[in-house]
Amino acid sequence: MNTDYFTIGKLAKDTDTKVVTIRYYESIGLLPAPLRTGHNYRLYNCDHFKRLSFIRRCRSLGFPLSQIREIIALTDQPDEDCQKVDKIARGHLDIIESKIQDLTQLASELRQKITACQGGTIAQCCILKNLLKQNTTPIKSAS
Amino acid sequence: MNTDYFTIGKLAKDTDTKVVTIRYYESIGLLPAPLRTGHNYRLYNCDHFKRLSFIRRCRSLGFPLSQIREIIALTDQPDEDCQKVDKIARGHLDIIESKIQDLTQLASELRQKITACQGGTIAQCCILKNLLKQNTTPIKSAS
DNA sequence: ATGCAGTCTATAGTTACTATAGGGTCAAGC
DNA sequence: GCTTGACCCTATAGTAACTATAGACTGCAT
Ligand SMILES: [Zn+2]
Ligand SMILES: [Zn+2]
Ligand SMILES: [Zn+2]
Ligand SMILES: [Zn+2]
Repeated sequence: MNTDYFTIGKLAKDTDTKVVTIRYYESIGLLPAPLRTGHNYRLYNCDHFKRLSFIRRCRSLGFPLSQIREIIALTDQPDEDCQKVDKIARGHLDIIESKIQDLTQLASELRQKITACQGGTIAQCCILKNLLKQNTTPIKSAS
Repeated sequence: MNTDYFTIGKLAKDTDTKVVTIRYYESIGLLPAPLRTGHNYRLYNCDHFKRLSFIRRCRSLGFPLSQIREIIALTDQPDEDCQKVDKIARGHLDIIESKIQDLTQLASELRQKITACQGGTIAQCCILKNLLKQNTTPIKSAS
């Protein structure tokens, strides 16, 4: 219903996106190029706003641009089975979950090292000692 | 005690690092340039091995190279207070922990969207609908 | 008329690597 | 002596998703 046009600055504000990022999305073909004014200013409409909002919402959920691109392409086939969309989402969730596991592991290792250190000189620092202690000699290869 | 020299391939194997990565570390000044053979092959010694092992261990804990560089620089001042080291480690832990929080939040949002979808066409897909539903019109600015 | 915010293009920088091209070297087997 | 394959060398470009900078133009308010 809204047929108004607006500049890149307004679009940026309304979608909480930097101006340069919007131009970047256009340059990689993720956001369609808008009309231009007589003085070459970009003029966006509501569809651009919707598209960019969608992109940003996906990005805020951590989807990479490549997958966002795929999802957008899928919306051009509205009668297809939505399993493809769901699969992308589930795959992404798997990645997030395994990242959480990795980071949790890291955090506990690091926390352990940190709490071990009660201060002193750098030469005595338990964190450094701990980081340095293993594998101090290369394996002599049999060959 | 070990005064042997070895090639980049052996160093790579023993530290589980790719050859190109070792050269990269040298190029950015993180790993000292080793001696060369008459035919320009890099010849590493035990110190290189220790240094690279340390770098890789820090990397595997998620420390960025910039911080690893700082930590290494600090080891040149063994009589300083180790608080600087500890601070870097604690700052890094904070970042990891906040990443875990963010990702946990993301995962739960995404899980919610995914479980909402019971299949159907793409036009009906609950995940997409959910991703599209908010903010479908730009805010009319007062100005 | 002047100033400042907004817009334009093009290019380079960021992080931590990875990949490729195009070449030289070394050791083993025939 | 020659080939084959694994290893080494440099230099350059590509990756993800932007961010920063330079140099120039526009639009609007005072
Ligand atoms: Zn300490
Ligand atoms: Zn300590
Ligand atoms: Zn679905
Ligand atoms: Zn659905």
